Amino acid sequence: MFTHMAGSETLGTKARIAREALRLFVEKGITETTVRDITAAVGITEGALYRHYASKEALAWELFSSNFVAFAKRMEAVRQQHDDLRSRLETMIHMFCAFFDEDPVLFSFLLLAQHNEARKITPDMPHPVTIMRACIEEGMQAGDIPKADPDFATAVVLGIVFEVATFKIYGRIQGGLGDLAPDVMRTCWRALGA
Amino acid sequence: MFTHMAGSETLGTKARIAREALRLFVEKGITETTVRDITAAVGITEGALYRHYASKEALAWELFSSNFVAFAKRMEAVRQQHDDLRSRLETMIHMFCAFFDEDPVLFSFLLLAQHNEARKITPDMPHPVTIMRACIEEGMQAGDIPKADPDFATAVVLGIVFEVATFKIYGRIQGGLGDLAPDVMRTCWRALGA
Amino acid sequence: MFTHMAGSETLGTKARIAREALRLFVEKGITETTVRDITAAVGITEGALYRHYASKEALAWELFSSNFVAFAKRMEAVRQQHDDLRSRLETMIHMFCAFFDEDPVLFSFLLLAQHNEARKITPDMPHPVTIMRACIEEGMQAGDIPKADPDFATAVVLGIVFEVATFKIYGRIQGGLGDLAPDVMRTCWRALGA
Amino acid sequence: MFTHMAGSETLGTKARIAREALRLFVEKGITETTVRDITAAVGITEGALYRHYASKEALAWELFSSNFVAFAKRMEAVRQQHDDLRSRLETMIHMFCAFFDEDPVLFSFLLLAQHNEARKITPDMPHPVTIMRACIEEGMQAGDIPKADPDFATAVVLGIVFEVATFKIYGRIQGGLGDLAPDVMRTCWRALGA
DNA sequence: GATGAATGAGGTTTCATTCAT
DNA sequence: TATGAATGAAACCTCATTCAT
Repeated sequence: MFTHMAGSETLGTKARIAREALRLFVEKGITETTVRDITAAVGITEGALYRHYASKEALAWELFSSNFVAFAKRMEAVRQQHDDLRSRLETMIHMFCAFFDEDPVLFSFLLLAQHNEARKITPDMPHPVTIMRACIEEGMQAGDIPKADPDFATAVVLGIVFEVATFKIYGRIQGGLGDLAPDVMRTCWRALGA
Repeated sequence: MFTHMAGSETLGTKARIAREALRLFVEKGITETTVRDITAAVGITEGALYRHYASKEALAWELFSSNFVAFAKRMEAVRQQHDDLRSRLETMIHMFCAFFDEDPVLFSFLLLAQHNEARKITPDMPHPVTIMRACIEEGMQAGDIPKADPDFATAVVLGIVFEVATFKIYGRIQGGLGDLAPDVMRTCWRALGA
Repeated sequence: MFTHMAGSETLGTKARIAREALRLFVEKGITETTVRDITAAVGITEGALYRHYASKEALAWELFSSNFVAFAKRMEAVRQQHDDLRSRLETMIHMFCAFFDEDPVLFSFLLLAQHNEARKITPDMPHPVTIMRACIEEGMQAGDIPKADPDFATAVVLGIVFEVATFKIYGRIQGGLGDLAPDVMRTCWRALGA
Repeated sequence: MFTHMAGSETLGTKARIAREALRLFVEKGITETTVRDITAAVGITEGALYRHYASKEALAWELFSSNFVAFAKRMEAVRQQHDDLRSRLETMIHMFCAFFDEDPVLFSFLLLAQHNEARKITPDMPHPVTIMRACIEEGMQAGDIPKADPDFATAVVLGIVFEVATFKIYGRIQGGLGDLAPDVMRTCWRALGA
């Protein structure tokens, strides 16, 4: 079988649930979003959701974890493809910004949901914090930046990136984040004392 | 800071509700915390809470807004007492860190609740972001730091501070934040390009 | 007994539904067994069940009534073929025990479902209790056993048989029921005061 | 505080829930009885039930287990107070019959619910079957009745008693069970071969 | 101020059943 | 015959809130 259409109009029900749930979770929060909210937005009955997701919680977790892991994997791929901290950081930051511009709803969801879902994250899952920390520690070892507490430095870099994104979400910063990527990179680099 | 009460034994019921609610809101989230959770922790019945707060929502908002405003006012006081960005920033960062060390639960609550309660904040309420932005803009005007987008710079400074606090909350950073205040300041200063 | 099918491999879908439903009804109870449980066990989808049975209720009733009636008819046949209570009872008890050993799941189902399905049984359906009662009453008339309340005596005989089967189901009695048939008969006969 | 009234009109809410639930469980079965059925019968809202019982399942289990254990304890008390099987059995059978006549709904519930709730019974709970079996085994040892398989004999005695009760429930036997107690005893005693 | 029972709205979830393919 | 997605009713349960005592 093949579907006759290719456009975004014809996403499968599961994908439409995912898209609307993501949007509503960001708008109202996970707990404040009801199953009825989601299914009404999709245009199905409440029961239909359960053919695709075992529960609302499972839906939120699948949405979070799959994208969270995918995000971490893209970071890890960058780490594999580059040797020095500067090019790693530069590529990652551009990636963050491009990701945000491409799918701001998804980025916001990951940013906001991380605290709710944090305790469900298992140590075997690739984690952006761990990957960034590894890059920074290796950068310190290699002399790319001055030696310091790698955890502190990781917080600094991620704090800059995430808060800029947050400001963008709240409309305090205009324009695409992609345009700001060089500024973010420069700022991080300075903050790291290089 | 000081309270009017001498020992924790003599906190009034209202204060005990506030303290337990704060703790539970941080641990589980506001929506996930039930009135029963709170009153059980305090050791009273559910109905008794309504002698002191009009609703759960009112409780959360009172907890958030009063502390949020107090926090902003302390920032504003620092701004009044100092003329240049460097000393303003240094004092504020030390204040943040001391505040965190003094009452990590309250600090965490403000950090996490800001997104939930954000849309209830009215423009006439003093706001940390606004105050920090004013300091930075004035610092740029005065030549304390290079001219740049003040919103971006505000995001950078707050991002560094908040993410370091977040790392501390998650146990990724050890020790008191007070000890890190000079590092945070130095990092922010470098990030601002001064 | 014989079925028209050769091996269990070649059971039709309807028969496979019946078999799995029977097993699940005994394991979990009728209400607690879902259509999905049954169809998953058979390896078909939920909709497919409705090609063979009008509803879950109809399935349970068909399973119960057909076997219940068949069981009663076999009892009635025994009654026709024998004249005195002793040989009637002896044959019936052996039949019960053989039936249990042959298909314990079906026997259990009839035992357990009798209470649920009881109110659907119409007076025109042959009923084990009625048949046993007739045998006993005739036995009393004929002087095979002392005269007494035939309903009471029927309860006694059936109680002995059914509870021994129940003990077997719960694993309190080991071995095949067939081996116990003479004991059951002897006990019933004594209980009837003969 | 004390209540002003003593009659059955003024049972507490929890007791009224228990009474109506018991009745409905017997009439319709546990699964078929809804929380709404119960609370409507009591005259409260559905939510109110949950102040008294954690769940419908917990209600059914509390109803079953407490009465089941109480019943077993009364049997055990009889065993303690009598030495020989005949007087033990006689007293127990009278107790069963009196219990039935006093509270037929409760007796029926225990009889019917035993299969549903069976798997929740833990080995440390006193159990009528175990107690009866002990009496019978001791009676065999003491020579009160001929030696035989004690499990089989237990099934026989309990089968007679329970099926007579079942016949009474279904209206196949008229009058009070108390009047039948001597008949039941005589029949059991004969069945045991004494 | 506090209690404890109750409400009532609304939430999540289940499940027998239907139907276009 | 079978599938698989969907429906829709109804189930269980939660919880902020109220109120007589």
